[in-house]
Amino acid sequence: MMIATNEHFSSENIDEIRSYSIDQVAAQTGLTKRTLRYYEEMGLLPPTDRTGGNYRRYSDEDIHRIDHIKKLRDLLGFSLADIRAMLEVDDERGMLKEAYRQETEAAAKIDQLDRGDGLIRRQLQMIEQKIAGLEQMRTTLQATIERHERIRQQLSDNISSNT
Amino acid sequence: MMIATNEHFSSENIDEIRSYSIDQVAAQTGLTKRTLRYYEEMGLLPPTDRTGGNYRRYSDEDIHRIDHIKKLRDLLGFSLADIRAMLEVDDERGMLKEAYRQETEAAAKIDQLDRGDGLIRRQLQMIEQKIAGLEQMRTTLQATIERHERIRQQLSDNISSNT
DNA sequence: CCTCACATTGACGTAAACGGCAATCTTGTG
DNA sequence: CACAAGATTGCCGTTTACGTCAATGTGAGG
Repeated sequence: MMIATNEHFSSENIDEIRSYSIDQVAAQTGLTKRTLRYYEEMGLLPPTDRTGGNYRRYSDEDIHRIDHIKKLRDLLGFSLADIRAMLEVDDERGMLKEAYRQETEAAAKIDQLDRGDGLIRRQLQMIEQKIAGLEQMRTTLQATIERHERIRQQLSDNISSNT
Repeated sequence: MMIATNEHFSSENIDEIRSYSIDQVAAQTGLTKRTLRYYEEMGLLPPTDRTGGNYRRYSDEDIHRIDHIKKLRDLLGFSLADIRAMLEVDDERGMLKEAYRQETEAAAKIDQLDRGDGLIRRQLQMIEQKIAGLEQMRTTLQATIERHERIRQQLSDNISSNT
């Protein structure tokens, strides 16, 4: 039973469907294995594929999702509950996208798009706010450094005039 | 015994030393009273002045410090332990500033400045990183919105061509 | 003077986000 | 094929950052 365990590289398959062990994913994403399992348990990550021996196998898409979660967590400071809610909206949108091929209820689709955009715009607002606050912090810190620069200069002068 | 409890405004004193109750500070800073007491207990805020009846009185400087703490917490996501460590460096620098008036060990002062600047530069780096990450998120979200815009446009076309 | 609203400390409680251990199963390597 | 290394689930422990409650003190208004 060939499950494409994908050691070294197996470029035998045209599909090029990479998959990674939990250890690899932990190393690459900077999360711990425990955290990865926890995120799956909490519904942030969909149940991954499994090998014959019930080992988790992460896809590239999974890794993208994990990176996204990390950004929402570390850059925006959202709670996991918040993140899950957002991802659910994204997933809904993704499912809608799937349905695009067959359905024809254009009006309903537009509504869904609007709903999704609402969330996105709120996220954008938070991002703008954060950036603004950070830029302000940056300028004050830079000002402090420059002030120190001048003080240092003056201290040097004092020293030389003191010899 | 007049302690200048500072109701409405008391512009009787030239010094204009404002002080605020814990309730006022909570309202203004957006922290809870519990959190303010907690931060003091944890050493993030210095023990405030007290009224005769042992009520806390916050100064404008205290409020500045609280705002700074909020930024470090909310914008940069530091733990309270991290923040305390940073503030301790700041305080050290502040004390040094005080000593500037009498002392003359210019070399030692420069060393202290260097030490402080090290921390500041690290903070600046973190800020730059966060800003960069946030800007990237922003552009991808904006791209998504624009994509949706085009899809919406196409859906509208479909509707009109469907009547 | 009484009272009712607000403050204080101390103690215990708790939600979020994992960490760590045990018992069991899987798997690549000699 | 034996065996050590690594994965799984289940479960309990822990830290952080507060919330909440109780007992007590304080202080301006009627």
